[in-house]
Amino acid sequence: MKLSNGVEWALHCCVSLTQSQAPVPAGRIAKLHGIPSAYLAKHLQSLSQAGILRSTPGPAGGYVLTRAPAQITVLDVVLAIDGPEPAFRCTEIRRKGPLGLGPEKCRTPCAVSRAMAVADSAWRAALKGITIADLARDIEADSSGSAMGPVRQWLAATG
Amino acid sequence: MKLSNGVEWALHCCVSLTQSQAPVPAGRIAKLHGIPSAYLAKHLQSLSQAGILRSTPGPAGGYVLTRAPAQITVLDVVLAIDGPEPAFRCTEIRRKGPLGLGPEKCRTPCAVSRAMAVADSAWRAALKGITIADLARDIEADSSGSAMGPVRQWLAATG
DNA sequence: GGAACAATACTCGGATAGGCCATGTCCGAGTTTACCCGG
DNA sequence: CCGGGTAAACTCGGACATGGCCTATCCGAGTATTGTTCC
Repeated sequence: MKLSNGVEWALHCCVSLTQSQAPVPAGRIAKLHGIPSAYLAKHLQSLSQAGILRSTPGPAGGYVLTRAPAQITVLDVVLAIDGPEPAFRCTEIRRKGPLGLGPEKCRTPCAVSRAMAVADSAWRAALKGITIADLARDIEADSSGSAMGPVRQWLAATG
Repeated sequence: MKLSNGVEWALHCCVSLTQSQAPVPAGRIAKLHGIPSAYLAKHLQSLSQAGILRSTPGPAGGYVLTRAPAQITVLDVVLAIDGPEPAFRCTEIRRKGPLGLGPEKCRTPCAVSRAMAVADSAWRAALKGITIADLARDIEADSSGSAMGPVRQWLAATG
């Protein structure tokens, strides 16, 4: 199991976008993070489709957060990039083989599937309990309050 | 993010192996579950390397659980098949770009990495709280106590 | 009859191809801006 | 000087190659069995 690389990028981008009220182009935010701009655009597109970002075309266009950082959970971002499907998908092994159960016995998910679903729920609950605002605050605290300011200035600077 | 298909197979195989004290060949347990035998062998090999199963070569050989089902957690099986690495791997984005932090500022994991680690821990804790014995008991309960018996007989039957 | 030996059959184990999804990239559609021209 | 029109530049959006990992498979190394042969 490996999580898409774009998840990390998307989270950092959302944190950085909290520092700009004006739209930020994909190329600019990509350069800020030192990541390939064309590929990041693809992920920002996913965030836009998920309703996390709002895109404005044309000059002075770019991406903006659609709502307050405290209203965007990490889970929202992860699901937007990685897809809403759970990591584990039951292939109904119990119905196969010489001792396969009939469909009437398979109304409820099997025990294995339920166990994985419980773990998946715990994972999502943990991600849902953290917001972009929390991340921004933690990053600010890690740098003793000298991280977000330069980002805000860099995004506001023209060029 | 997609979990390897072999995880489901491995869990079902471990549950079935609780019903046999004698070694069960890979081909036989594969036929029981209606899955490709050659590919399952690869996963059983992983379980063997992880110390969950013990393999015995030669005629009347096969795989046996190394310890009591209550001592084998679902997490053990998942890690054996899927690998011990967490799903999220931090690429240290904060060190890149024009505002990249110096190495002296990156002694501790970044906030994004920590958030994902917390979720990963929750996921693993949930999986660690369920054992193969629990799964076997639940499957038995789902079928009103008529699932494990036939499996035991089918595995014991020759041919 | 018993024991040692050799051949056999069956098992696991690692090395080997193929398919699908994530990665990485590109160019076209749409929109705002700025400039230019006419009144 | 002001307003309208046009051209341009910049943006996003989706369509297009590429690589790596999961899937799937095979054959060789090793071992317990079994049959045979000799004492």
